[in-house]
Amino acid sequence: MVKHSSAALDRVFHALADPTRRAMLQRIAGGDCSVSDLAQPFNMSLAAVSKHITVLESAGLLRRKKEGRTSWCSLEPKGLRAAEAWLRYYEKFWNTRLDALESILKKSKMTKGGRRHGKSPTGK
Amino acid sequence: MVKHSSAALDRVFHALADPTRRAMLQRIAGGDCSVSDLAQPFNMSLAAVSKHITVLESAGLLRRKKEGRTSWCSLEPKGLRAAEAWLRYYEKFWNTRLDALESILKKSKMTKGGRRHGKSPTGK
DNA sequence: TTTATATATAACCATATGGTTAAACATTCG
DNA sequence: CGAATGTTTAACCATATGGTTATATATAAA
Repeated sequence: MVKHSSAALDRVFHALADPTRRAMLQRIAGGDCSVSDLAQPFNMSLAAVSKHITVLESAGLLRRKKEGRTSWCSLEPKGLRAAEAWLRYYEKFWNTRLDALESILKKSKMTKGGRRHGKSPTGK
Repeated sequence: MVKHSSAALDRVFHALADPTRRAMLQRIAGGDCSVSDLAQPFNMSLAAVSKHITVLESAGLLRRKKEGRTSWCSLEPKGLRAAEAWLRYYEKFWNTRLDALESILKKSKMTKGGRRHGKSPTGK
């Protein structure tokens, strides 16, 4: 059994659910940067940026390290790994269900069309 | 360039950020079920459950199909694929950055320790 | 045709979220 | 020291979220 810590996943997915935060991760993926570097592309106060960073940090997606008076942000893999693990785990079921669905659809189409081996009447 | 539709990802990650909704997906992964089936494990009104289902549905994670007076819920792969694509895309950067970070850390440890080839003083 | 069943919607409420501005820190520069 | 810089925290605000109960809708059963 794979253990998926609920609260941790809550934080990760919630952190990823915001376009600003995803853009920040994208930026930081290009290299570590300071808080003001991160803020630069956004039309928003530094205070707001700092809060977004806190969200990413507590989700385990970002690490903040103070150096002098500037904070350097870098990627932290823990959160992403958690999210990926969850998705991969469920993808298995998804695919199983998809296969089942597919065969059900195929059967229902044949039944609806009234013929077992014919091609699609509409071509659609 | 991979296109990641922002609003769609917002919806998917937001849908996944709630433990009740993730549990619902888990349940449905075991097989299609009605709304009351889905509601059964939760200590919450059917109205609340219905709203959660709507969230999952608009995120492209679940499909609802009315049959008589009962609604049948099944997994919809679209949303999950979107989330996975995003994560996989960024994992690449994550790993690159991780490699970079690792070598930086290695170097900084050597520098801090004051010797170029020595072993860690603390062992930690 | 009434009544029961299965869901959905409406109206409402407390709390969380994402933003603001102003003030507080801590560090570097003159 | 005093002032500038980079960031964080505090107080506040509008809106979103996740829940409730009550009502509406549609189908099935009696």
